[in-house]
Amino acid sequence: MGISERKERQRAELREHILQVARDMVTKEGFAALSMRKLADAVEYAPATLYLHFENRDAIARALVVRGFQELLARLEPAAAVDAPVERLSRLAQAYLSFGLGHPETYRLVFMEDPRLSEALFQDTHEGAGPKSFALLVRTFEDLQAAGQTLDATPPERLAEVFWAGLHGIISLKLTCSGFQGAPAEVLARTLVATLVRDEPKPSRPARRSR
Amino acid sequence: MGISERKERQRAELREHILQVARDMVTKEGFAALSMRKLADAVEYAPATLYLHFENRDAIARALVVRGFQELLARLEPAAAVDAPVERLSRLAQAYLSFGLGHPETYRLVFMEDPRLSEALFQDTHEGAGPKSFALLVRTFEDLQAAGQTLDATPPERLAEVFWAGLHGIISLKLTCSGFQGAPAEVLARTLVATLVRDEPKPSRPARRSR
DNA sequence: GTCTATAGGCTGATAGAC
DNA sequence: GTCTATCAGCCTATAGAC
Repeated sequence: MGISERKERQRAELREHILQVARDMVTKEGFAALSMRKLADAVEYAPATLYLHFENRDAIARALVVRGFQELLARLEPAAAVDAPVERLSRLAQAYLSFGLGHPETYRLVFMEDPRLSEALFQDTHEGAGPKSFALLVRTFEDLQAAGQTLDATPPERLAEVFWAGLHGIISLKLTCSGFQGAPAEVLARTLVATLVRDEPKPSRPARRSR
Repeated sequence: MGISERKERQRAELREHILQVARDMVTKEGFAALSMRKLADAVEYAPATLYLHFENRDAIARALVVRGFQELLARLEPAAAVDAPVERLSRLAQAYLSFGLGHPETYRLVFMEDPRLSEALFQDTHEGAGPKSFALLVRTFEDLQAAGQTLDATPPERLAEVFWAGLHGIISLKLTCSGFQGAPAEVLARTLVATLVRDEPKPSRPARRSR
């Protein structure tokens, strides 16, 4: 009795297809230019059909935000696997930057558009892509501190947040304030890393691992 | 023959009034909610009248952006007058932050909305509020370097840009990613300042001033 | 200078036929 | 499940009367 399964599969496939096309439209023209009518045209269905698969336009936006963030996380993970914490930090910065500058409209949608959209990303305190990504950063600063290679008096969570804000600031200024011609984003990111890394004298014994 | 002068004055006053009301609407509901019709209603003129004073909606947006930035500059200037460069940096950070968090919708409009809007701010290489504000930051890092209190090997322009990006990142994450509950903006800004300030060994003689 | 009236579009969403 | 047809509203901008 696989009929209902097939139906459900087809339904899921259509939903997926709609999201794919929506994603393409957003990356090309930005989220503001995504309308239900144009989307319906592009997937070759009637506008009303979209409402059978998504409650409304916002639901589509939310789904896109979640995927966007998952993609970002996927880029961060290889960088986070690097052993040496300083190198790891710099690889994380590069990965974050290349995502933001490489998918400007997705980045805008996820981080610069509507507070209500990004809210969902940080709700599940442990499972969501948001906390997961942030944990990668925190962990890196814990390791840096254990090695005496960053500010010792500051909680790693806070250093991670400043790092994140710095990267976000670099990207979003490039995306929005293009009139201001500063140094290339990569150069700024290198400087950001340099400001966060430094030798802090440690109690005589070799650097401990805090975990 | 002051008649034409009076007319021009009245014209300027109306233009001013329109901008004031537009500003209020933006601070209350955001720029997206500012429409020519609603604005016309609010100033008690017909929609068509607005077009006698502004070419179109974008022209109003541009005027608001310029004013917003001037207001920001006005807040930075007292902070920039502080003598001790470390204290000055921290005051600049506070001033920038209080502007951004105190006028979220204005900040959004100026720095997070449309690249074309902020473009104008950085065109006049020397006169505009954009370059003027940035110069305050650069100057501060020059003084810090002269005193051996920041990274010596990095051009002050780049440090200033990283500082700016850091503040912008802190504010814009608070404005858009409110779901992520991190440390308060003021705390993050203090950490940002701490990462940028450090003692760099200087050639034996007392700290020089580079100007 | 200011108005009325309107052109000419766009939008999200839904009722009801098939 | 998908369609057609449409509601009900928004928008920027302009022509032409006064």
